[in-house]
Amino acid sequence: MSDYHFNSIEAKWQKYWAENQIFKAENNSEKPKYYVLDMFPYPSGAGLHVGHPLGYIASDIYARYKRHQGFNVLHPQGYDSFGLPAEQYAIQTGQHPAKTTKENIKRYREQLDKIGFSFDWSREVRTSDSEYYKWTQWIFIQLFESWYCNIHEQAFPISELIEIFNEEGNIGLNAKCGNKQPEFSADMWNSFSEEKQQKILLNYRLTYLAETEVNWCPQLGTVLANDEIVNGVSERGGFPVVKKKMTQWSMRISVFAERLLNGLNHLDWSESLKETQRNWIGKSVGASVEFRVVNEKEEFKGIVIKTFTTRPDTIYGVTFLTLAPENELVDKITTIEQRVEVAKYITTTAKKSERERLADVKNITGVFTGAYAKHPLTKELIPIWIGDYVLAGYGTGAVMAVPCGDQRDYDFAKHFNIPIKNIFEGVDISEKAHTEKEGTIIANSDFISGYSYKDASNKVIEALEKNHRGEKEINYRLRDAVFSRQRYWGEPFPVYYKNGLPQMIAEEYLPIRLPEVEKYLPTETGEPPLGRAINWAWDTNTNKIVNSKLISKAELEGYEDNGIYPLELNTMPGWAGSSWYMFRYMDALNNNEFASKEAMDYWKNVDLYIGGSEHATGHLLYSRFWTKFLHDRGFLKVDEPFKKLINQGMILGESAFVNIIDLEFNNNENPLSLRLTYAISESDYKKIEQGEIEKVDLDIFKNHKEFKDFNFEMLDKSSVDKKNLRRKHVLVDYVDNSNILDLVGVRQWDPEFNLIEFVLNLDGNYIVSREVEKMSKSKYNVVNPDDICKQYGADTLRLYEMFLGPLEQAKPWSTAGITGVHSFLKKFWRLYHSPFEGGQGDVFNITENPASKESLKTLHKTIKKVQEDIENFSFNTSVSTFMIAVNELTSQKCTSKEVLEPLLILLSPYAPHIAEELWSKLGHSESISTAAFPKFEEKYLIESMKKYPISFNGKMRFTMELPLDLSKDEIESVVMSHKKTIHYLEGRTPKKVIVVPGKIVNIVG
RNA sequence: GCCUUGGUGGUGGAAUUGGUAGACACGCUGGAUUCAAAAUCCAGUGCUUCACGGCGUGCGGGUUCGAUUCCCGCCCAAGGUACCA
Repeated sequence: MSDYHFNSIEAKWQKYWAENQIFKAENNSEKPKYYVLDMFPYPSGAGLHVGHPLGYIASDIYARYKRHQGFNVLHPQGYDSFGLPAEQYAIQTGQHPAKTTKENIKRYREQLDKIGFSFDWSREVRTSDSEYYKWTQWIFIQLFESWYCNIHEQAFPISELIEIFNEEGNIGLNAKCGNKQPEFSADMWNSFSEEKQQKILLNYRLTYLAETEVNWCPQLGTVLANDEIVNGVSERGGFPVVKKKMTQWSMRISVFAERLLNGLNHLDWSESLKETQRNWIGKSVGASVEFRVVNEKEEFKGIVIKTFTTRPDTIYGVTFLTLAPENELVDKITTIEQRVEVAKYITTTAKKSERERLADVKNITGVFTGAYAKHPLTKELIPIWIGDYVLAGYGTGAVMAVPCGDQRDYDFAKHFNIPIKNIFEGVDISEKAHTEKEGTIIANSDFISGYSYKDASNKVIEALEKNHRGEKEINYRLRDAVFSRQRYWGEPFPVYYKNGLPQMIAEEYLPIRLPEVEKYLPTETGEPPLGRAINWAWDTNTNKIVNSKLISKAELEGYEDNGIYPLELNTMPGWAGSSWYMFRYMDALNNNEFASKEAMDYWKNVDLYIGGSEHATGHLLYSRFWTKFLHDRGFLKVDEPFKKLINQGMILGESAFVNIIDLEFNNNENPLSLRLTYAISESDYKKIEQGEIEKVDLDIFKNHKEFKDFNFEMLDKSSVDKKNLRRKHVLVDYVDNSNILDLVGVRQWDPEFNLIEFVLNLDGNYIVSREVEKMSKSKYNVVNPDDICKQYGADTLRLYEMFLGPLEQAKPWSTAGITGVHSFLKKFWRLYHSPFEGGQGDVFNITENPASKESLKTLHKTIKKVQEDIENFSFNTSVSTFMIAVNELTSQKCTSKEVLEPLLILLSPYAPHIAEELWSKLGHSESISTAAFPKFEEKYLIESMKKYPISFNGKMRFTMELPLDLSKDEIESVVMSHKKTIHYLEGRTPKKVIVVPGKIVNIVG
């Protein structure tokens, strides 16, 4: 007896693969390499749902396919195991995050193992493991010890910058830094105190400590990066975020902006993802333009307002300047008469939160400063205004307002009655600004009149540069990334503070391990959780972590410096560990380096990366940044981490709802008042919702004992109203494939259902409503892959997830459809246990008989299609192809090894367990994963006949089977003489007959 | 607003350079088998019409012998982004 017992087959092969380390990748191999990577998961307490493995299944199919193609495949997996949820849980329960993380990982691993992935687990990484974060700390130190040279567009060691300072000072230096540094000579540099030198260097380092305006989330008690904020609230938890000035570590990612932008051109990523990154980097090319502020006598006051514009061609249209309320020049230029009003305006805008200001876009507010500046070209006086439509954080926080060419400037000018000057030829600006660049001709603009946008811009920049009133400038939206988090469960910084200045701990003393704390909350004085650690000080004498009480009090009088200093209390953000993990997999057990040169030279970078698009502006940008940095410093040969990237679409859940109406019955005659809750059908629910019925079917209630003495005529109409309706989620486990609710189960699950009277249909069932939503625990629509594996098997799960639709598309999960692929696998099994050719049925039956022509054709058609599909990541269509193949081979009664053996290899990336099992039954002792992919041969597909579609005016009417070697004319004469042709022509003479040999015949007329 | 991706039966989705629209499944209908159910198998299933036929890939045009596919103009949905000067 040999049915398809998937549970035992799958357990058997999973054990075999693990015990024999079948998927262990070698760092030395004659074979070409291929690196397939999944975005590693955060091991949450909820475990995996069927949406999570989608990308893993796709990458696994590809990895297995590449092995069949003869590649040495690296396909690792690990865990992004630092993060907020474990810490929040720790705060609530007091459990150490390391403990819950470990438990969650164990559960994840069990779930992953059941799906039959070909991961090389010997290379597993965990970002929260100190042997891993040792190297995260090490990379941080390298960033601290580097600066960025603009001339070479490359990061260099800071020691080289110090040498330059020693010899030349910073005069003429073209380095990327924070605020523009005052110039100093070599002599001056050498005369500076050590402290002053360090402070100057901080402005050049690629990670630096600075007081910056950060996004502070009070509820989470931490700062957040821009990409961790969604619609003005925190991504995790949805809490409000406010701006706050704090001293924080930052990453100077902005210096890499241009390279991050250009690098995209060579990557095989989706256009939408590249576009998202381009928008996030936000390059604008334009010019800086300086306006000199003058006094009443029109004399230069020594104050320059620098503006940034992308439209230098509109410079003759400037009729005012606008400063952001936060601009520090505001105070310096405001006239005595305007001071009160300006102060009032600044106070009101400061009160508004970021969100309110954004929400209030339509309200135009502003105030005149009383001051004027001279136009750099016309020397006209330009009034200076303040307006909150100008943002302090972008460009210079000041704009040259050209109302005729910018809608915001236009609206502002209209609102405050500021003149609008038209500088465009033949354009009406009485209604709105003219913002179109292309095809616009400049007018009323002195030497640029008559020129196009492009030519005029270049001429203006030239003129400005000559007068030293401006220059060509490029601005990026991308800001430096805040790197400090006021949290416990993250990487500690390898940093201590001496006299308030940060010092790096030498590489040999890494890792700096996370200290124990008794609570995971901030301290009473508002310090981060690490402030609670008893031992959190660095002893520079012994190079060990010691008790915080020993910290040097040298700054106090009467104390000597004992060499013991406080350690950094912040930890690194979640993206620190995930920014370089793809390289760690190459040599995961290396204790001496983050990965050996040999390993990195061999594996280079990730050939195929699969993961969610939610990481477009976070992880995918940061890891590109770190890769470019490590490349510059000579630690990596490659300068992009991921060559090809695919975003798998989200699998949505099908939530189940009970439609509920809460009824209140009041009866004046009878002091009976009832509140009852009914679960009604979806159609009744919709009717009531749309006001189509005013009363629900009263018979339902009449049968109910509570209504024995009730006068239904008195039922208040208003009690059957939209407002009485609500929908309640039910756990999808209590709903079957026909949407019938398990009433007993659901009443046990949630006692509220005991108080609800269910209105049943004619079959005596309650049918739930379905709606597609994001799969989540709170929506009770989570489908667990373990349950699917248990009921149908991992091979079915794998096939079904692929069969659902195109990989990159979002699609709803419906367990109902899974029977289709499951019965395919059963048919597939039966094909190898057929009663044909002397088989017993139920007994393995493969013959050495030569295959029929049809069977060979089926096989080679399948090889061709499946190979193309895998290479195009069109996995859903190859599942269909397998189904067609099995249907055909079954009806052909095929038992030939010649056909059925290669078919196993084709299926094995998709359904590896069943393929291994049948492969071993064929007598192979090696795993099927070592077998070569079957070779497609065209000769089996060559046909001599073609079923031609015969169409009339483009409409197909009938088909005709004709030999393929017929000429155009022969086809035409055969078709024209066919009796059906004569019938469809109804006596008309065709104007034209189109014959495309091998394709189609179309008769026109 | 801007950018990106989409829009095909009751449902998920096929259709590689313009050439038989709806492959493959799910669901549904009918039948076989079964004491019965499950499982399995067979037939049918875009809409409309008794039928001949007509209509059909978001909408309106265009190119073409022929358009889901190419071009122009709209509509809708999802995702990204936004007083970014």
